[in-house]
Amino acid sequence: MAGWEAVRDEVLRRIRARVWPPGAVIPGEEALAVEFGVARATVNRALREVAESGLLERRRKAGTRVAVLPVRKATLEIPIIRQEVEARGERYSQRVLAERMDPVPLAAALRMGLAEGVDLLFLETLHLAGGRPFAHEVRWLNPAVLPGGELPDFRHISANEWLVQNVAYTIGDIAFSAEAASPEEALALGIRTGDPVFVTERVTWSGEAPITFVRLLHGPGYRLRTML
Amino acid sequence: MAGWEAVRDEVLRRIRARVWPPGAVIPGEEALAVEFGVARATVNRALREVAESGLLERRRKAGTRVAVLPVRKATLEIPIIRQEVEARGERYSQRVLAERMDPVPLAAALRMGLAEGVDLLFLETLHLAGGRPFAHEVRWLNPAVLPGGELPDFRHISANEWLVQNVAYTIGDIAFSAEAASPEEALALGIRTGDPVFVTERVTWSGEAPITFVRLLHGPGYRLRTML
DNA sequence: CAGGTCATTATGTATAGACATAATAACGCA
DNA sequence: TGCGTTATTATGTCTATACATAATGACCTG
Repeated sequence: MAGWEAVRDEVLRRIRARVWPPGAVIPGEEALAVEFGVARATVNRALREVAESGLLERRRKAGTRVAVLPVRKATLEIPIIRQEVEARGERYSQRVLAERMDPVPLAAALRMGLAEGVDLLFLETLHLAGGRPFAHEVRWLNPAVLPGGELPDFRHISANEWLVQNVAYTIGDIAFSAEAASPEEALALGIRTGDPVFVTERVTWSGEAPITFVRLLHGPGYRLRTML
Repeated sequence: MAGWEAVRDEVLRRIRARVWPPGAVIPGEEALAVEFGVARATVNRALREVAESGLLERRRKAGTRVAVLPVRKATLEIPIIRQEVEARGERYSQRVLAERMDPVPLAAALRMGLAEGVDLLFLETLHLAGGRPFAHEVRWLNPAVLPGGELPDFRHISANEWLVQNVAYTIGDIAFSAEAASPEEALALGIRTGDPVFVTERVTWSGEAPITFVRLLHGPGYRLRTML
């Protein structure tokens, strides 16, 4: 046995085979290091990875135990829409439907932690894949946090892509839901009013300042996929 | 500066402040170790974490560069439904609507990589929060991979919870989508036919063998939340 | 100049040893 | 018995050093 990946695999095997049943305390790092013939740091690396996936719980002094009700963790990759479309082998394009400074409505203000009525840049965009509607985007953008105060021409670069390249935000939160399309949304996406749409809402922050709130709608047939 | 977290934070700051602009190659681990006054292993740990979040790209010999179009990664935590309900402060209960051996239909067979018509255990369950419908679950379970061939009474423990405790599966994939509720689904969830439902479909495997395919429906108002 | 070979280089990983930290368990005192 | 203090212990992290590995780029050859 050599390498932390081999140690990790053996640990996973023992958990799956119930050699170490749920709730049981497993041997300490030192003991495992001796058993596997590796250094403690190697065992540590392996156990840390498994713990991050949720299958082990580690606490100082208490030791490492197999999780009783492991909370499974999946990693979602959130690509830029252009990349998502091009990965399907379709041509990406976009149409800016609206672009203006506007007092932020209550719902968006709450999510961004701003006062209602503050003036933000409002952007409404339709993303197309091979000329057909792919997603409808509504976005409020906080101009206060923009570098240099310069804004690009959003008809040539999508807001998302520009932000990702120009404002390296680090935190945010996302929520997904299913809703019925409003008449305006249905019209933009070329579907019927009331059709189910997949909604992604995202708020991103740069440090303390909110950057943007996006509401992204995907029409019927859209699937968000990930691996466990 | 001491500790890999401090190094990581400083690296993030430099990326955000564009000291290291997108696409730029950053100094090597050795140089950073000298600059920060830590060992190379500490820098390595910090850079590895940042790279995992998608903001840096590392390649042997080529060095480490700031990602031009970082693919943002979010971690989804997938709890057991009972925990999800109880975390909202509501009482969890469930009703088993159907439980029988049944030839697997084509759609489910394809996802599980099985031949159509193989006999699987079919389970239909309604999950309730405070007595009100919370989610509707349809599941095919492969009896071949069950430990000892013993099955529990699914009226007392949910299939998900039992599986998590008794079959430590390690891989699978998940897809989310928005669909219109069928008449049967609407009836079970107490909503109207055609109302948008949030659909989670999950396939899990234990090594090579498929364990289960679940289709989980949440009615209007459900939000799946995560952090960036 | 094309194509294959090899040296170079930055990251990837392993190791032994050390100290830090948090949490438990043992202890002692009122 | 109950409670605060202390010792113990397993994990968490850091260091210095070494070797492995992959990928680049230079070199050599036909």
